Amino acid sequence: MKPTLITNQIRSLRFTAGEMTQADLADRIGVTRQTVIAIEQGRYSPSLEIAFRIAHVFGVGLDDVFQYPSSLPEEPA
Amino acid sequence: MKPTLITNQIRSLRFTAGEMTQADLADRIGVTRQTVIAIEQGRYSPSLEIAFRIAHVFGVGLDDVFQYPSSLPEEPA
DNA sequence: ACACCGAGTCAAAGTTTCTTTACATGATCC
DNA sequence: GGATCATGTAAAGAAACTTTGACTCGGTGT
Repeated sequence: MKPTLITNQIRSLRFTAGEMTQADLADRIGVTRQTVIAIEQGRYSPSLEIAFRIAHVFGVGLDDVFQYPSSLPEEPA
Repeated sequence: MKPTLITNQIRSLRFTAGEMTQADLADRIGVTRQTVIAIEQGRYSPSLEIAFRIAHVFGVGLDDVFQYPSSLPEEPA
């Protein structure tokens, strides 16, 4: 798997959003617990669709959940 | 293939951003022309990583490029 | 001690996304 | 008419993402 460069605030958001467990979140966005764990730990970046569902659950924008390292070569050769 | 629910403004952005061709865009974000065509036509939603690169090329936020249908059941049973 | 819950790991199978190659169309230019 | 460019289609294969199931660990409660 490609190590992802994208970081996320899912863990923080889960706690600030009322002690939501990983299983809870997984359920709400319609994926498995494994997927939440992997994404939360940055093992890989989710599909855009799942990214949107996550942001939707927390009621924030995509950019509030995920961050792309600002200045990066378009495609590291 | 899963028909994607996410819409995007790539085509408009390409034109407002100075007559950029699909091949140009593909090159800048480091994917093939086919990928740009498929995403632009909504045949599938890109990975978060590619979504970020696209937004980055146009110098806008993710939400300016992609839109998720606002009120949708979290997971259509 | 035993059972439960939240979190994490691993591996295999399944689905979606991306690449590569090849060909088709309409527009434009020579 | 022939050449070129932008866009589009299709199919096979590779890579990435997601699921399933089994297992471990620390903390809490009975």
